[in-house]
Amino acid sequence: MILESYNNQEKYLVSIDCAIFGYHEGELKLLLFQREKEPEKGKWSLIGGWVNPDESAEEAATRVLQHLTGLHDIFLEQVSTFSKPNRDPGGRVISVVFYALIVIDSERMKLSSEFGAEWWPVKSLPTLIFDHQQMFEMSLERLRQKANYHLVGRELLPETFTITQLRNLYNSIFSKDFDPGNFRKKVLSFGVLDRLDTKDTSVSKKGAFYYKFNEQKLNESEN
Amino acid sequence: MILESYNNQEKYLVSIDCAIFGYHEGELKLLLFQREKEPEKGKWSLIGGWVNPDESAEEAATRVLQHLTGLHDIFLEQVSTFSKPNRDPGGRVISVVFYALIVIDSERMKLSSEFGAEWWPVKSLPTLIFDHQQMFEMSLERLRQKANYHLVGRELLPETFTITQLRNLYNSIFSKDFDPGNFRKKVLSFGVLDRLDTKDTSVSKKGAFYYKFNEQKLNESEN
DNA sequence: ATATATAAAAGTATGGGTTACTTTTAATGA
DNA sequence: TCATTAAAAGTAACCCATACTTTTATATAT
Repeated sequence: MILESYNNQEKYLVSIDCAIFGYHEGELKLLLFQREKEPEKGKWSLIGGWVNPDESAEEAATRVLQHLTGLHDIFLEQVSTFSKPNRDPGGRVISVVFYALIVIDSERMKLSSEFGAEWWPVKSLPTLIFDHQQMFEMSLERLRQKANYHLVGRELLPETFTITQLRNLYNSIFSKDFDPGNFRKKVLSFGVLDRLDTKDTSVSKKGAFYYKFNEQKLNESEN
Repeated sequence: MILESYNNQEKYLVSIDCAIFGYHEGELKLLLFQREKEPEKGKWSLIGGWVNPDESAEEAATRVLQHLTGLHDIFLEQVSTFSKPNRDPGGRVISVVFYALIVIDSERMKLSSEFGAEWWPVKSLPTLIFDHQQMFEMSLERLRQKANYHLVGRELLPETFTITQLRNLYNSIFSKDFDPGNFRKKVLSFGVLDRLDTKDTSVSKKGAFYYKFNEQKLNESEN
């Protein structure tokens, strides 16, 4: 910024909103809050928070997520900034939107509900406040772009998983059914999965090998 | 945002910065300002401006661009928001970054220089202030992504152009040499170019047909 | 013990699209 | 008329996604 002076300029509230995706019971889910006060009391919203004076928007999002989930090192990516003057009836608020990917386990379920948050299947979300529906849609689009070029399983699945579980995750992200054989070939061609010696026999009588991400190969392939 | 009250929250200055790309003399160029006051007086920066109370960041960027170029309907896309607490030594400023594509003609050259702006080849930029180098790099990356899926010639070339000119534009965007035959095939397969009856004979003795974008087919293919 | 059922896992065939390269064409001017 | 130039068209090889088929391993039923 260079044209005019820093004084005499209006300042605005700056917040972050976060589309938190998780994978649970074979479905892609989104973590939502029910709003406890007016305006729009009772309606659902993405998880949000203010940007404090000593932190960037990324740091604010990380702080809010840690507080809510207890997790460190959450995968987080900036999506877009929403800044229409009247997007929030409570005042002029400019919101930087992120999406995050979370492995949902029982601990996570408990913590979320303590805060009054609930996991909703992305296929059947409730009505969201303000421009949060658009925020969600842009976030899902970004997640799909990400999943096209990188395996997103590590962020959404337990440490070990079968190719079929990974495929089901992708099915729910893209709302379509990938061909089992082709998906396996494609996924293994990334060269970042290690096959374990153990099998999951709960679904098939033959049993499906468990896999896990090889962190080293993952890092090499990132860039 | 839902957790805490709107009061008692710190507010911040919000600006936009814009990486304005143009194409001139066979080179991809970036429009830069020389800073006229401290801090960092004399150094170069992207084009920026404040977000006013009655406008969104997109509207602010559009206003700044119109003022600088005299053009309406400039192609503009949000890149990212930069929000580190100390990114601007003059105060806490959160900046929403955009990139824009401009056809450079003599009128545009004149207007820019009236404002003290200069077109720099992206291959040899001067040192930029603050985090503007990173803003530029992210913007160029976005432009490349865009150019992969859409022909960006209409925003950067004169109304009529040869395939070779379009290829040279792409060469300079991606810093590599595309194969002439393959580039032609690929570009025409988009089905959005109309061949004119006139030829450019200044380069080749055979002469290269001029083309122009077919707006209707362009709109159909956008989504 | 043998057969059956199941889904994983491996294999195959096709077509589209990219890439590297070659040939032809049109116009100029020596 | 012929050599020159770059546009324009053509060709062959290869990669990769897709649709589909076959084989394999093993728990369960007979």
